[in-house]
Amino acid sequence: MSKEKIGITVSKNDDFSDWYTQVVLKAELADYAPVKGLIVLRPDGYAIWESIKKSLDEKFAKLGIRNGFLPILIPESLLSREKRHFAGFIPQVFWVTQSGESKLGDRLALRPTSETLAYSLYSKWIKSWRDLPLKINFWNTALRAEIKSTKPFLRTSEFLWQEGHTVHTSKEEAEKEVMNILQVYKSTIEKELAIPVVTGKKSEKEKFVGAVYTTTMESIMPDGKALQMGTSHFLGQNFSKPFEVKFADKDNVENFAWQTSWGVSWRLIGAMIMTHGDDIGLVLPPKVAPVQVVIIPIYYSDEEKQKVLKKANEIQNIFVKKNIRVHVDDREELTPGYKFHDWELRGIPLRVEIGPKDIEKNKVVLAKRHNKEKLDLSFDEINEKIESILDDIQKQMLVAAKKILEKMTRDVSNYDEFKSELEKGGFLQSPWCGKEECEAKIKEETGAEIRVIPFESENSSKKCVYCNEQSVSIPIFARGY
RNA sequence: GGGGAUGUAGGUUAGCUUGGUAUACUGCCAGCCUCGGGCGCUGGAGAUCAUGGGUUCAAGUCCCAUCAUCCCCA
Repeated sequence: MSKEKIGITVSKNDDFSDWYTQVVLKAELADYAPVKGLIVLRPDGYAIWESIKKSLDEKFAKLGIRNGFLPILIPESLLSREKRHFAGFIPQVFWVTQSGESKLGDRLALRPTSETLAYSLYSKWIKSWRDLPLKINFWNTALRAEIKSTKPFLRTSEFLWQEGHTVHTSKEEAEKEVMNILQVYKSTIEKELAIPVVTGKKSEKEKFVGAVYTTTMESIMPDGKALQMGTSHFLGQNFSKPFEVKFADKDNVENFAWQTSWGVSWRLIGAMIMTHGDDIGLVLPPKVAPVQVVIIPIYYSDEEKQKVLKKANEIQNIFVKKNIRVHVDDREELTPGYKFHDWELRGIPLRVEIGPKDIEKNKVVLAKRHNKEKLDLSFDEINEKIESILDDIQKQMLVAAKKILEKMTRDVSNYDEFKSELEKGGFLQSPWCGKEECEAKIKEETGAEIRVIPFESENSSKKCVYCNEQSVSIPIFARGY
């Protein structure tokens, strides 16, 4: 009866924020925890995270990076050793001040990030140039107080991420590592999550506190707001000096090492939901979908049930052999129609329907989630084509997202135009003189910040959109998450 | 930091003005049903009415405080 009440009740275009929350909750990716600011990952959400993790781990391994694990508590004395870094994080740090009934002497921070902890250890482990490069990645969570308004995956006080920390003998080698990692991220985000990104540098104002410079990947969400997808920092010797990360080189001269750090978080899941989802619910790219193909058997009599289930299992087995993640939905208590809606809400890329009529004709019905296409395929065809169909969906989703990114990116060189264009959302490519003053004024007056200075945009010879002086680059300005 | 609003079953909610022991839908459980786009029918379980205090013979309802959540403004 009340069909409208089940599923997502608002349109993505009408109320993006409510739409997003409903998709996260109703597709059962996550739920709110009892403490404000925290969320719980449910199995489908965690499975997506595991896909991202697997993809990155494979690529990290090729770069000679290994995984480790760090504890969650950091003494204040350590956290405060690099002053700018500490000052940058202090408003968001959670502190542990007590153990049981007794007060602690030195209060302990719940890690907002692990640079200080990692490097205090690195200084013990590194003695000679033979110990370098040292490349360790940590899969863990970070805690930063974020309680004004919780948005699952985007604004939470604790988030899942990985943080990599590498140490090198030379500046050049460290800078190369920064770029290598950025490429790894770009590849995983575009090929697995089907989200296009713009790579470049952060401005001085927006860079990671304590870094020499920060490279970043930015994407634009359908509501016109920018989202940072990951960062890779060149730390120079800013941390190696206070933390005494030193090595003896080949001439037995003691040097401070050159360092990098980099990370992506479960924000990527949020980006994926926003980029691909529609009014029906979640739409998952095949590569990260916990279930890639769901088979819905349709039957009336017991006799039909047996025939249909047998065929469904046959198809399932063939798919399993092809390493396709497949599920047969044989729940008795639900009608096929209900199941269609249910799996669409969850964003499963492909649905195979098999009923008595199909078996008679030696075929199945195949429905694609991302473009709602429905077609008949013979048993032979589906066995042959299933993998290429999944591949095509993956590619089509990236192409569609790229089109949106292009459409939402505009060149603007006049400040009045800048202000009016900004109201429509999206990326604004505007020349900038390089002065922090102009950047700050723009943010103050419009709310837009420099999201990324694309690598290819440096050496611009235009006029700054704000002060009209000679520009040095054409950054991408936007309002962001 | 300032202002406003709201807390009743897992979810959405009626009841509050005018006090008398709680209403529906959905979901859940059991059974039936020719289940191909949220089908229908029968029965059942499920509520410290946010928390604490006060007024009253009697409080979901009136009063006070606290907590939580949401929205708006700086």
